Amino acid sequence: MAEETRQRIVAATNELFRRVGYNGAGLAEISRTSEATTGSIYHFFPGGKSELARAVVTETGAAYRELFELILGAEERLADGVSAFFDAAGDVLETDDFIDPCPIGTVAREVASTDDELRRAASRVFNSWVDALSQRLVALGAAPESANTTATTVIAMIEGGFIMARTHRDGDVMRRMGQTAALLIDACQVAQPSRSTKPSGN
Amino acid sequence: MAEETRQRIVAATNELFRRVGYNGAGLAEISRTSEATTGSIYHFFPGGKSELARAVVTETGAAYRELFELILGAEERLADGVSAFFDAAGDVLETDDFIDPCPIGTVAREVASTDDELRRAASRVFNSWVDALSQRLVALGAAPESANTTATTVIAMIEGGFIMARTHRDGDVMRRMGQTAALLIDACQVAQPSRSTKPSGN
DNA sequence: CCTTGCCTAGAACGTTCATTCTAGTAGAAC
DNA sequence: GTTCTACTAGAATGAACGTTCTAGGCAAGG
Repeated sequence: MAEETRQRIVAATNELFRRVGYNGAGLAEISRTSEATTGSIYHFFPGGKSELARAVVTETGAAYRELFELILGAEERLADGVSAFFDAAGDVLETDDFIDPCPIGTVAREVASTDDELRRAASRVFNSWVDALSQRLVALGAAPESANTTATTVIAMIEGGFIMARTHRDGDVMRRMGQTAALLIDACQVAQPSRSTKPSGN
Repeated sequence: MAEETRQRIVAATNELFRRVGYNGAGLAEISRTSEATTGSIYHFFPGGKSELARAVVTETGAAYRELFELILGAEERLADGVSAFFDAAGDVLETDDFIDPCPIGTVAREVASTDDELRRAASRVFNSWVDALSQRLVALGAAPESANTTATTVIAMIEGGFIMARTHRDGDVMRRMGQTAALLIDACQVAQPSRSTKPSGN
């Protein structure tokens, strides 16, 4: 019951961050939408708003990584998996009236200069995403540095795509970028076909 | 003299947005750093903070487009120009202690759900950037739709790159992504070599 | 000298902000 | 039944928010 309250707080904060960002989200509204009092919020997050935000970033980051892996794993070709992720993101944007799909990029950009702990939490999350994709590329024969650069680029495309699709109110932006991302994934594998660890056919 | 005051207000707001975003920037601090009183701010921007933000977005957007064109035009190959822009961005990040180089992406993402006029101003700016790059690609023989998609991707990479470089406090993120972007530029030209409007050699 | 316009000055207003604090409830342990 | 711990409740606080408002300066036109 208590743990469920904590989750309600995190979930409400997540959605509010996605809508109006870190500074736009007030604790009063978090309290209202999560149906938890100020006392409860400060009980679970004694560090206040900053600690609550860190929880949102870390937990949402882990959930996103799982979702990412799930979608990537559903397709035979990695490029198709990446493309499918962009397509799904485009759908989510349209379904949710172009609310930001991801609180992390918004929060990170807003507070990177003012809240170092929060900045580092976001940094770890981004790294975990890059690793997830990078490892798959390496497993398919890409050179580690090249795989890391490509993976970083694709994650940046996702975050940048969220901004642009949300600003234009157009989900197709994500879908079109998915095609380009797929191209990059294929190019990265082809570039260094030498030492493949797994003979994954293809 | 009056016009200069207006510019001071816009410049101070720009920098504050880059540091702490739209909601993090208070009018009191804008007043202080720009050395303009509340009265002056509301004289030039009767619509208040929202109108001031629109001016920042529009004017910074135009300045960025000019800078973009300038750097692109300085190199013989378009791909090198794009790569040079990413390199320059990495340098600026490091020089400015990883303050956000661009207020527009931050503001757009923050207020897209709550301030439609501001959202549209940002949308126009992004389109102008995409057009600038897209037109150059088309002039080099790329198909219009393909050029637009590639240009959109590159702009998204820039915005996404700002988030990641700022979050990781690492300018190399931008520089490495510049290599990938150059690859996309070349691929876009090669993909549709059919109807070239200008016989630009290559 | 007086007026008319643009611009500056900054106090005042009501709201909302994050945080703190005291009081109280619920359930398990013994 | 009592005590202890975990959690909830919400009023109180002082600072900061965006905006409004009245008053004054200052240069150009008559």
